Amino acid sequence: MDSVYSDIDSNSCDFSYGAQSDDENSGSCSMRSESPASSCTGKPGSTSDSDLGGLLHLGGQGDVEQQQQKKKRRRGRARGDGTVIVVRKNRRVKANDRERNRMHNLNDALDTLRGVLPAFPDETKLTKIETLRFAHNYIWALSETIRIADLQASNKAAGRAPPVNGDMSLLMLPNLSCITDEKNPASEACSWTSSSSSPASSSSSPVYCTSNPSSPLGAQDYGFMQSDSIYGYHSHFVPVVY
DNA sequence: TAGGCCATCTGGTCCT
DNA sequence: AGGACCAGATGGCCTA
Repeated sequence: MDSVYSDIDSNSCDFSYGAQSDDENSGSCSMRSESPASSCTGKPGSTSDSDLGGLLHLGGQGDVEQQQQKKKRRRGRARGDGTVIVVRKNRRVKANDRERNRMHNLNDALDTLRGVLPAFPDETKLTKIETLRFAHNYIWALSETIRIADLQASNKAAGRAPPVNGDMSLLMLPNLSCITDEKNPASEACSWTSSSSSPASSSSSPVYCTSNPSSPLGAQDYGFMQSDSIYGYHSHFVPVVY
């Protein structure tokens, strides 16, 4: 894209690259020093490495020379007008600010999502990816609960026998709570159990819900394992990592 | 100390 | 033209 803005951004990148005037370099550093995690203040000269690394990445292994020529051209355009540099710097600062706010909003949304997910006993904060995967499968588990409850209700209304062992048509009440797996108190080890006054079954062979093709599970994902009960009065959904 | 996670900066691209 | 979105790079912090 050849928009003016892109061109400006490219030049602002060059502020911290190689043989720049002191004004240009100080401009780049002042931008970065706004945050405590500033790479400029953290490691002198790291910005050059960053920019070069980015260009190497974008250009591929064989385009280093071409990228360097591109840099030279950009640097040549960047010289001359001090007011242009100030405008570029201001726009970059504004863009950084917007990006920071955007990421903060994203993190706020993730916190909200963590708030509606079942809490872990040890108050371990889920990472971003864990939160998303956990929410994904929590929704799936709740959907299964509703589906199964509806199925059982219809079976009961029709006077049919309860489903056989291993069938996914288990009654899993939506009133789920989180309990700790003593063997693994880490974040992966939270199991959800439905609270019910009905007696628990003594089934010992767990039924893995992931066998259901409708399960949204994928690689490196959280899943749910029904750890006991045939008819689910004490069905445990145990999050597991695959 | 290596690896994971995170925040931030940055340039490119798309959209309004 | 400028904002939103995205992905790569980087450095800091924490933990096993």
